[in-house]
Amino acid sequence: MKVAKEEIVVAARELFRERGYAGASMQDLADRVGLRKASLYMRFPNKEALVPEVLDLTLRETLSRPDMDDRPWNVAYEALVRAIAADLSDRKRCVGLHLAYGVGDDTPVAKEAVRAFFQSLRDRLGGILARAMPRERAETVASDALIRLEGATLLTAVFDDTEAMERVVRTVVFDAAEAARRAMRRASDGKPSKSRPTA
Amino acid sequence: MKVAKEEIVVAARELFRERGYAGASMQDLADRVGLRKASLYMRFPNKEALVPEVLDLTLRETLSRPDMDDRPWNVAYEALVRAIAADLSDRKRCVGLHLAYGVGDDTPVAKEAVRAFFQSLRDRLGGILARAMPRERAETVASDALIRLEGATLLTAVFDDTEAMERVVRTVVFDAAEAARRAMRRASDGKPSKSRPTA
DNA sequence: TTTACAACCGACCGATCGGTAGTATTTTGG
DNA sequence: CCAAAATACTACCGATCGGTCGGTTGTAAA
Repeated sequence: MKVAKEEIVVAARELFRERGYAGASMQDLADRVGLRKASLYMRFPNKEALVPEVLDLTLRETLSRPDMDDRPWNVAYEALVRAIAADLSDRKRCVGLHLAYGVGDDTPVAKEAVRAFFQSLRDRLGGILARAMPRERAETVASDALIRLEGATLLTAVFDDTEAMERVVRTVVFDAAEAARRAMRRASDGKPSKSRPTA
Repeated sequence: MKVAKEEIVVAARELFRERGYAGASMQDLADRVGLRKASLYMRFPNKEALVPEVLDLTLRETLSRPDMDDRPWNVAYEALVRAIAADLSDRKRCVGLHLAYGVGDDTPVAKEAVRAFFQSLRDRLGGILARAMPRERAETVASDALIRLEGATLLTAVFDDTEAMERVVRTVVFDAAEAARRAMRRASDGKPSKSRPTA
């Protein structure tokens, strides 16, 4: 009869994604995993404690696939971007974004977990990009990628526009390649280029 | 003693922006406008009815400033983009996005209002762009702009990263100009360019 | 000054919220 | 096979949810 902890976390993730933090109730969660509400409090001290678990699991799933550290940076980057995008497209929404908007100062643990989640995502993207461009540039390019991936979920959620996410993936990958090209050029000769504004 | 309807709508907007649809309570709203909960139901039949009012007001505020229809397209476009971005930066979050994520099939009126809200925003952006490029291209460029503007609110909400929004404004305006340039070039000679992927 | 009406309010409704206490049931180790 | 420990249960708590009802108050026309 024992229900695995991860099973509860997965169900909680769906619930948070669909209804947000405030909109998701422990009763709903209990119903989804086939337990009584009280039983949930054996594994989790309270509702807020679900948030770090949900985001940790998501981060693990997103980042822990084949390392790709030996592959060229652009291959690794595109793979990661596509992995994130595929998940967002499948589920139509982003748990992290929904929680980012939904948790406030009254739930500090959850808030910090959200911050850490997106920090990790951005760091991972930036870390790959840093192989091909200066650190600072890598971070802004990574931020921009995150912005567009998350922003695209708005169109999938509101308009069911799945093409938007595909377009974002292509342009994000393209922009990274172009930033790398510019960084290389600048490294060889001292002439800075003026094409796209980046800062 | 009469409290203006718009005053309530403005307060409701703040509440929805901060806490989302599910997280905002009629009691909180009543407290903010200095009324009792029961009095709110004189102007609004129920909580859901607040959503269209909130979004309509926001749309009016965003779109009804100086027409700019006589100005060059790029001036009008940049003005609108900056207006949207300024509002998002000020308030740190987007009501529309929070509601887009927060309303479900159980609140169909609210859901439709959200759809209409973003449709209007996208149409307005696309309408300006259509002066300088083919309709279809204008729509994807407008969608991309919306994606980035909304996505940037994630970074402002989570990291207090205000630079991200500025960066988005610059690149969005730049990309529109480049798309217009490409459209003009293609109109003069039949050679398509291969630079940025757009579809 | 009376009348009439809109605005407002206190009190209440059933339902649900997150969370707890105590008990029954299942699993597990010896 | 039996006891201890883990797990899940029933029943309940006070608070709050969206929403309603009938009465009170303020205001402005007659």
